[in-house]
Amino acid sequence: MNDPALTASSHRRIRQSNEVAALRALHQFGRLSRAELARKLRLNRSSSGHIIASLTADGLVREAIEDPPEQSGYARVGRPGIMLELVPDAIFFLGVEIGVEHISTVEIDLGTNIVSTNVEPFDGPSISVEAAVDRAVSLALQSIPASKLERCEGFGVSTPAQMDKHGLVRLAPLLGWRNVHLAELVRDVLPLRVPVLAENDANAFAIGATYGRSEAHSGVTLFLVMESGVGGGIIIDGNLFRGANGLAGEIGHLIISDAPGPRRNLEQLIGLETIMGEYRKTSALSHPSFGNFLADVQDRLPSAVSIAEQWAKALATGLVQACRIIDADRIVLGGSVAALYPLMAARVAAHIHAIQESSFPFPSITVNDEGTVGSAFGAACMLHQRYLSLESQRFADDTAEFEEPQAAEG
Amino acid sequence: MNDPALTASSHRRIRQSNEVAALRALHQFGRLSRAELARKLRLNRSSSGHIIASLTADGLVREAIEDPPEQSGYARVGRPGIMLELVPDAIFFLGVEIGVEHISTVEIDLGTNIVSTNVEPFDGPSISVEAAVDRAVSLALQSIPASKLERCEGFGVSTPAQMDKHGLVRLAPLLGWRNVHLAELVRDVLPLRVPVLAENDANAFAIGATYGRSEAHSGVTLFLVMESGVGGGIIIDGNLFRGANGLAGEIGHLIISDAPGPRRNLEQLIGLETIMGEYRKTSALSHPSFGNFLADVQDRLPSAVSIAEQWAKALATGLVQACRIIDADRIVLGGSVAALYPLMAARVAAHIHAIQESSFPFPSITVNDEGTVGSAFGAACMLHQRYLSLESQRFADDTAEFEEPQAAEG
DNA sequence: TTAATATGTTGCATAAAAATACAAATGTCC
DNA sequence: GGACATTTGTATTTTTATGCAACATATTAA
Repeated sequence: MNDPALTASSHRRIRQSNEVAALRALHQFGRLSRAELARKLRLNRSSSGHIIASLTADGLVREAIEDPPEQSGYARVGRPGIMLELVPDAIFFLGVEIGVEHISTVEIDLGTNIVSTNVEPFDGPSISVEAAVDRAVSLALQSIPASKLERCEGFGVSTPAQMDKHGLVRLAPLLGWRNVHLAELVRDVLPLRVPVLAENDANAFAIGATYGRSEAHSGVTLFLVMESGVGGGIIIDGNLFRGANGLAGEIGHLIISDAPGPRRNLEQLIGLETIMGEYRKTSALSHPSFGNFLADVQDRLPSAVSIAEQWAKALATGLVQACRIIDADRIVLGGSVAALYPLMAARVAAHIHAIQESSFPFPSITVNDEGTVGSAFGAACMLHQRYLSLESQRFADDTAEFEEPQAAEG
Repeated sequence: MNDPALTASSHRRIRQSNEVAALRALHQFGRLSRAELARKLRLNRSSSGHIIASLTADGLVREAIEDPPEQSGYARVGRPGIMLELVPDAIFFLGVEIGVEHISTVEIDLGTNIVSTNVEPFDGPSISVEAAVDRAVSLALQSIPASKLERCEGFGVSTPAQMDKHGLVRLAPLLGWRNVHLAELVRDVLPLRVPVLAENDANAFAIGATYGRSEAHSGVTLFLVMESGVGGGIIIDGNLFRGANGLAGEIGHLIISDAPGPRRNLEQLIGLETIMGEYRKTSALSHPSFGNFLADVQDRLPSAVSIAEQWAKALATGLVQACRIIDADRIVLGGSVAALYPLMAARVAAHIHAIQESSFPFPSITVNDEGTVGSAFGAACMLHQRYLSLESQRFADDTAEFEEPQAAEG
């Protein structure tokens, strides 16, 4: 309700904000001494010491035992600093992806390392929301011993749905859901009182692929997930840009009417289904796989190359259109179809140059080669990001429950 | 260089941040009492009093003399607060637009009221950058008495150019500029030491049209300027979203290839030149104006209506494409061609519904009816916005010049 | 061994907000 | 009209986090 940019900073908030800044710096840069931290945060060495003492007392930071033996050659004069690091297993976060054909879960630690993953086949459309949530939560918790559970600090859910920022699903056509409060359902089922966030799967994937990467920390990254469907997400200065309805970056629904015939959207031109549909018409195999298609493209089989060429042209058109609007720094391609890009990079570039005016800059394109748990990982990262912010549960005022009604009253 | 999100808050910074928050609240909500301000900023009444005392001493805030006599019926119990307001003429900001055919200048006060404007014909392409800057600066200063000059706190320039956030123009095809540091040139000519910002004209227009409007304070607004050319800008949560190269929102270069024939971009389909080119073919008048065209559309003259219908369809297509990517809350149309929209609103809506899937929400469309100085006004607003932020010159540390080398040293 | 340099820690000063208390100004209720 | 509740603004004290200065410590350079 209240504009966060307007809210003032009290004494407690200063310390909170500085603790958060310290945790973020340790996450982003790895090991730092107290003095290095003080310089990065532009505060006094002694203040840095106080903040570290407080974080150490909370068990989130420790002095690194393993002293890396003076790696590079040039020796620095003066007393060497004591390196500090996050305590990775101080706390952990869980992320689940409720997909159409599978449920994946990921556990990450305070260093955003993947601790464990689970994947289970699943028939989304035939199962109710409540049952899906049950399955997802129990799969995520199955390998966590009860004693560890209290160290969980957040639970994220990703799913192919259009939802608001509170986790209220407006519509999930692939799963047959409509107007269900997904985050609320998860909170009810979860035997923990931790923050729960829900996000669209492509958006979550985009967060996971960029989170903690210093190059994505500033600038605009457009992320594309190409599977049967084509989703997308936009990361601005390291934060997800959702748009008004969480649909920002949903580039799959761009209309590309270059080809003759009926109006088609980008998803229908570059999605896995279209490629495989075309490929099946020409392949000699009875049950050709996408791997077979890639091999044929690599072998320059004309029929496969022709399909790939169409794909490259449609992709180029879509990316140019998107960049005319958001002017991205970087484009990252993900999903299984992204494996086709390295084979066609030159053709995509040629089409881009043919389409757009030469005076316009164009971002670099890279391929994300994360495993199949990218979206669940991203959902977990969202809670890591929240923990390393002023909204962290660590700062939940114990008097907050009494203050809340006062605020409503005023 | 250093991530602002990582920098810590010292004592001076807290007070600065709270003063800024207070100024912004007074700008956004108008008159407030100390107690109301304390609630909005979530700080103690006494702290609010201290901050106001400090701002009053600086001459930026005063107690409102005119007590509006209990406007609405319901009387509130308790001692009434003393209303506070910004002192409008405490300081002022200047904005200039260097256009292709004219130069406009605007003076705004601390309340973002327009104090005065100047417009002068100008032949952009035939004049050098340096001469253009000279003309713009002297036009802006001509009506400011010397005694008032020291109260100027910022100077903004807008121009049809692709430029980075520091005001370095990469390319301005309409003016024939390339790789000139516009902001630097203005700083050199200006007989004042005030912050100078330069921005693309469409971006500046977008800021001016949304700045201070509470509805644009959160959410995503897509702004379109339709003149001979078609430019655009995107405002996210009240801040301009520039993209990687300041080209975000430049929707005029979207490719709309729905129509048969050569590939055309949106600018070529909905710009003033196209409309008038078509209209001249059918009009009985020897020198028809855009006003004649509007009148003919209103009178349902078939030839004019047909042109307008093509325009509506192209506009709808462009807006749908843009919203598939940025998922806007609001669309605002500006520029002289925007006057056509109210006559065609129903047709545009019909085309939008025909093009996009029904499950997608679509933002509201409104027309901006600011005068011709919108872009210069926006440029001035940029400096108002900067003044009401932590980058304000008010907080320029007098020791900063000595601290800077230390920072570089460390 | 001495000097130079950088780190971590300690005690004290300072700034700014919170908490508290109280006078002032208004409406309500009798 | 008067007692009372309610809200505002301000003066005083308390709390808290940072800045500053001093010092012991650990290392390299000479």
